[in-house]
Amino acid sequence: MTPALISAQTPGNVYSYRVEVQGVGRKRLQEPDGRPTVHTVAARAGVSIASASRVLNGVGGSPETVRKVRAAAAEVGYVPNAIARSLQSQRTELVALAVEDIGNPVYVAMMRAIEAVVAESGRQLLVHATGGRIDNETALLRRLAHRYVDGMIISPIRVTAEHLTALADSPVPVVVIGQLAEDAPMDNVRTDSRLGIALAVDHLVATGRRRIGFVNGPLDTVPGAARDAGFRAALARHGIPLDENLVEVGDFQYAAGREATERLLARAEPDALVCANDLIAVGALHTLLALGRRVPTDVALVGMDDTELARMMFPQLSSVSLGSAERGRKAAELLLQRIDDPALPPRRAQVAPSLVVRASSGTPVPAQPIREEVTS
Amino acid sequence: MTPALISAQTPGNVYSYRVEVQGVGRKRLQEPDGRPTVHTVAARAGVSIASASRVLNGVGGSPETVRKVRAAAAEVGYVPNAIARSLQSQRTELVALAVEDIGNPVYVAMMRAIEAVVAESGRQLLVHATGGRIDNETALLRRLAHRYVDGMIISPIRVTAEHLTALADSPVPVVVIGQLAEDAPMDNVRTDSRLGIALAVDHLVATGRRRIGFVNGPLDTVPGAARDAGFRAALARHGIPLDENLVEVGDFQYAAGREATERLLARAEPDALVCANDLIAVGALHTLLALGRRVPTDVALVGMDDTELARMMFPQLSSVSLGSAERGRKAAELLLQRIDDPALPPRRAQVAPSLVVRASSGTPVPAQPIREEVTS
DNA sequence: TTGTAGGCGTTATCAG
DNA sequence: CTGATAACGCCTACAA
Repeated sequence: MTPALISAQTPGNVYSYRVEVQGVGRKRLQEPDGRPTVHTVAARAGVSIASASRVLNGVGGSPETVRKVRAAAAEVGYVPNAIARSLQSQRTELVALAVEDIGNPVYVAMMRAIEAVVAESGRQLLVHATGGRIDNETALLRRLAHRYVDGMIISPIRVTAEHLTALADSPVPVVVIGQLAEDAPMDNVRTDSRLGIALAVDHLVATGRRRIGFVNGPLDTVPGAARDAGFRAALARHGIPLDENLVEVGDFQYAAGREATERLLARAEPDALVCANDLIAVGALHTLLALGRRVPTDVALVGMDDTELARMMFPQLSSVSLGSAERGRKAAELLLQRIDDPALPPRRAQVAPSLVVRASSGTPVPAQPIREEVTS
Repeated sequence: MTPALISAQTPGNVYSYRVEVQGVGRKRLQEPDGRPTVHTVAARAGVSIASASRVLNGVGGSPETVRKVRAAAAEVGYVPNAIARSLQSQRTELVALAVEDIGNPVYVAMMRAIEAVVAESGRQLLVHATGGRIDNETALLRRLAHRYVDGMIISPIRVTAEHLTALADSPVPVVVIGQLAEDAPMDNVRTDSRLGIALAVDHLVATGRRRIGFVNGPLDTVPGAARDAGFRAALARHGIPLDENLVEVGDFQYAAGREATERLLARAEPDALVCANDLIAVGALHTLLALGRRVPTDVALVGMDDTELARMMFPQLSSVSLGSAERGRKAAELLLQRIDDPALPPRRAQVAPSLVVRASSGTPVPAQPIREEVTS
């Protein structure tokens, strides 16, 4: 542990001091007490660490040197230490993703898309679940100052002043997925869930539904507020008066969707239900079926996010796609670009929503040949 | 970029060389070109970096020194660099988890449990999705040599010789979740899915089912093989002859479960179906309902893993719990212990399966009051 | 091409 | 308690 660097000038094998200190020529070379380093390789090849490093990185080196170093590296099983490399390069090749709920399939889809882009660039993805708690998210943002990652993608469902300041003085690039103020000077990927809800309402109205209910998430979240506004605006546009009995709020989870729908059905009789996300929609479906409603015959159902879950249900759920994979991909690209060039101006990407119609709001066919289902 | 360390001996402020080099007294202190370091803080406080470091780490320092350093650190907004710290401490405070499919809720549950333990210890979790591909997994294992994480938890569904050797010469601790050879000298957390399948079969037999089908995952996977063996053994134990027409194989995904069930129903008429995991079970449920079978009246259904998904379905699915959260928690504990003490002998933890009976194999009540459902 | 000599930011050791 | 200094493992001017 105290490899005094005496004998660095020792004639003979000039670079052998490490080996000398270790006291054993061959054996210890494999495991001084840890793993072989550039020094180990250099000593073994009989060259300087500079030469060893160069060869290992594929820059320069005479054929002979290259041969010797490669051989030595192979013999001792040299693997570069990522930490040391990071200290030198000032980057960890790690990118973080912070989402509210890692169990929500919409984030799984987003994560997969991000992972693909990130891995493609040779980096790795670090995933954080924030539980949607502000303190958690800002703490995460602040931790970026430690520089343990090269950048972060965050998808907050609430955006506070704290977020903004933490975002502003982050030493590493951050891309936000979600609605941000128009003038926020940061990379941002967004969609328009307000429009998404409109798509759902339009479809239901077009297929003859009039008593359209809405099961939303918390109104004090960005998506919750947008979807509420979207729902009200869409009904108004169709000249359908809003019955507050047909609107319920919970959080963005399955259980909440189930319970909220239960409350709603206790006081009103909708002929259609729009849900603020698929988790809620699945909960709603459960309640509807449990209470003996036929879907879509009695009640048509439309979810949002178009997750795998929507296709797994019976009947399969119609759902508004907010392009989660696309948003993830785009966010990852923006982030990588900014990591490569921090001087870039703030950019903004927008992904348009689209409606995917499936059995839950389509032709009422309770039991049908599987082929129909598969291709639906 | 070439902060020649002249003036280190300059009289006056001895530790000011960095500041000197930066050329500006105050302004640049906040951002030499990156962030403030211990040097910045030390210079500003007028003490040595050693003292600064000590105070920053809460070890030693006279009240006066502590005050000055704290003040300086606060003024410049000092945050320790995680990478440099890692190089020194030889640990990253990062732990990796490698699972096949991050979209499978069973892994989400496992991940959450692991995350809780890992976060509790002040570390962070890095998640890898392997897609179950061997090359992918061994590459991951080999990458551990870079020491970018302090340890890894891996849950392979296939275990090859490559895995074993990669596992054996990993320089950092690895805990395997899954079945390993009895004598494999490594930390291992397992369950007994063979017994789990037996639980399911016993239950179905006890409730009067006789034509019990089985939809499994690939037989060349460890869990696939175990579950197949378990199914056959259980039937035999009950003296029920096995009808191969009642056995189907796909992979461990929803779509495969759906298709496999379709094939099975095309040639046989089971009165119960055991599925090798919940994803398959959900697919099976879809096919059953689509083909007009009533669940559980016509066909009882039992899944495995007891994921959130099972509770989301209508009817809710009975499922064999393999204690995924528990296994995750246990694995994380074993890993952290080993990181703290690499000399520990290999340990093995076992989590027992249990059956959770729900509507899909219970009393046939297609539509019932929601309350019943909620508490089921 | 090759080797010398830092330096990345921290912590730890060892004299004063 | 404090400061000088050596690591941690790697990369890279710069000089030879």
